Amino acid sequence: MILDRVIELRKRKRWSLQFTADQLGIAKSTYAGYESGYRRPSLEAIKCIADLFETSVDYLIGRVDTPTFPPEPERIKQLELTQFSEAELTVDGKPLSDEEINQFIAFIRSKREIERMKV
Amino acid sequence: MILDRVIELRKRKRWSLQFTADQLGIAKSTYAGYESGYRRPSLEAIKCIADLFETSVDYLIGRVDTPTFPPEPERIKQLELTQFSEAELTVDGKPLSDEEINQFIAFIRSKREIERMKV
DNA sequence: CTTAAAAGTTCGCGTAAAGCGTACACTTTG
DNA sequence: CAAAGTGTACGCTTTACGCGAACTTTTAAG
Repeated sequence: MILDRVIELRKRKRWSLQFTADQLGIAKSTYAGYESGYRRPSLEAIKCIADLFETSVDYLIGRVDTPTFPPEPERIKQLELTQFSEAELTVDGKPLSDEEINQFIAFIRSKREIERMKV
Repeated sequence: MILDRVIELRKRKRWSLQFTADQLGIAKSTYAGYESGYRRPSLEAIKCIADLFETSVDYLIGRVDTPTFPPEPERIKQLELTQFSEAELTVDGKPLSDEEINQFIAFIRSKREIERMKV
């Protein structure tokens, strides 16, 4: 967890350690331990913290740099088939099953494998 | 952590527990414990898992419903394969050629045709 | 079918560390 | 000046993480 970020979020709200800990339902010393880096929050705890401060867990641990939550939309340029997104693929308007997509992925992979062997 | 989501992500990549655990640098039983719900990953561990599966921690713990990372690209509800250029399709990060997509479309079409004949 | 290897499941043990209460220094408010 | 509030530090207890090992199930090869 990025200590500076949690501290920043709390100070912005002008909350004391005690008050924050009460909100989270944990002991003051426990929460203080998080901010000092003396202890690390459990998965459950950090989820509560993110909820409380209305930010993302990914922000708290430094995987993204924007504290906004829910995350800002972005423009998409490419779609990775092996990552199941919510985008539904269709052919002639009819949706493809996961099975079909997986078959296609397998097909492409072996195709590339064979291509690799040739060289 | 949402067990179904982690399991789904791993199966998508067709990885075994052992292989996945190796990638993460932990024991097979440890990772298996996560998926079965017997153990909960530490903050550090779930971060590694999110990195490995290229998704967000918030998705893994159910705070958002879109697995894509960086977070929440604009949602595409449907992508019609016969109309190119809406987005570039990739498998394992490598883009697919138009020819490959066309082959796939042809494959799906004949598959459906055969299905239709049966009935 | 037989059988060996790989994949997946479960569990006891040792121990790292989470969480708590408490104690202390310092600041603020009445 | 007390009295209450804030932040920091630490010992103790208990939780539960991570591991290896034993085991069952599935897959693949002969």
